[in-house]
Amino acid sequence: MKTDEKKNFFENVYEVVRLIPEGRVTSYGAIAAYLGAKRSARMVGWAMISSHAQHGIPAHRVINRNGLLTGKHFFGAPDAMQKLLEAEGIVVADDQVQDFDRLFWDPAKELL
DNA sequence: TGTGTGACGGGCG
DNA sequence: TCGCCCGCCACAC
Repeated sequence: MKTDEKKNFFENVYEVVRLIPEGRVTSYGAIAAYLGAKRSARMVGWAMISSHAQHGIPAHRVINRNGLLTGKHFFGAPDAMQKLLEAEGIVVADDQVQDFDRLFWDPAKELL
């Protein structure tokens, strides 16, 4: 990708998230693992917060490995994230993505 | 400069 | 099977 990928961990996260197909979702750990820092899944979530100000970053497609919309609160509205997902055909119930394993998009495999 | 926290994940009891 | 603890890195106080 970039020659300075190690220097910009967050920017790397943005790039991967940006590549997530519409109607698909992934987990923080999957992105972190793809970046070679599976232990630092938290940092991915942190990058998401920063990406909040960025446009073109479908942060709503990035959720935890439970398939739970843990960061919905950061979208301004409690149902904004869910609405965005439903708009892409993703079924969400009780802040939880249905068929998460089926909609799961692994960058390490799909983006390989 | 040091301590604590955080949109997580995996391991252990 | 459920619950608790540790790790990892960046940022705020």
